[in-house]
Amino acid sequence: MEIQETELKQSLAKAGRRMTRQRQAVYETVQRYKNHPTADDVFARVRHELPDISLATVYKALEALVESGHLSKVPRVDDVPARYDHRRDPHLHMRCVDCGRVWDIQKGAPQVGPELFHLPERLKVVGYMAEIRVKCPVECPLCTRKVVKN
Amino acid sequence: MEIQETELKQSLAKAGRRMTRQRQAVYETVQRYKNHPTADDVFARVRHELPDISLATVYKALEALVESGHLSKVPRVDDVPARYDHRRDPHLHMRCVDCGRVWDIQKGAPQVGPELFHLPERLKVVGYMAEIRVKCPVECPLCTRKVVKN
DNA sequence: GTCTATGCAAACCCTTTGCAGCCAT
DNA sequence: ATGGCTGCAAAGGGTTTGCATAGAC
Repeated sequence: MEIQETELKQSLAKAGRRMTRQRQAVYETVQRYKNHPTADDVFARVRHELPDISLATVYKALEALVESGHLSKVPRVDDVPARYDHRRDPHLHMRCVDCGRVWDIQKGAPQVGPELFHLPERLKVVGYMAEIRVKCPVECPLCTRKVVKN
Repeated sequence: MEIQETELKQSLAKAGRRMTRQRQAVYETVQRYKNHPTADDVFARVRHELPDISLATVYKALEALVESGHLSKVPRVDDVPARYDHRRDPHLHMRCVDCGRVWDIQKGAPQVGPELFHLPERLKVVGYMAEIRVKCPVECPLCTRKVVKN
């Protein structure tokens, strides 16, 4: 569900931020990614279009786009880097413990959210995270290269 | 549910690892902690007993104890450090987004596990993680010192 | 006696930050 | 013209590693 450049610009403005060639390119790159890219993945790909862009700028652009609500972030867990997701609706992820890649969990998954739990009332629930740890099929070419442990 | 020193030694041996004063002390320190300590927390406390222990040794001891099944690890998420848990049964955690501390979710919480999801069959599920993000009560003295944002 | 564990410091990895100059508004 | 943004390089924070020595088995 790609968004018009104008709409992107406007909602960045609402957050006191500006639209730049770099942010536009970062946004489009994440949109085009089939899987959930890391900052490095985005950097590598966006460089074809903007050869002088720096990794720091990619990180800042991703942060701006998450903060203005255009992307969501799958946080870093241990040393597996954060990944970015063009979907904005709440959904869960599965992550390969070998190669670190992340996929959406298909529809059919139950809603799992904080409302399921009986928490002390003085605690304000602000969100939750959940992920299913999987192993890619053995044929997966990425995993055979990057296996961490088995 | 503290374990006898002998049992601890035996199951370390099974994993090809040895029992040392340092590992004994690290184990007991985590057991005595009310809350889920970070490696640094353990280091600070275990130093009273073994003043020459190093942080690297604490990390290695925690790893050995997790690997041999005596402790569980609540992984690092973004820049919030990993925490260690003397409980070994499956249960969920809530984590304060301001101070990073982790608590167990009381009984009464539903079982939320990978069996709830319809996953592609070729993927082997090896586990899952979930945590509820909360904010401590405003009176919490730790949070007022370490607030990250908001 | 063998082989793992320790302690120290340096390295690692992902990510953030400081800053001079640039550019969107 | 103002003030956020860029690119570079350097720092940051949690964690791991390399290595000589100590110590468990």
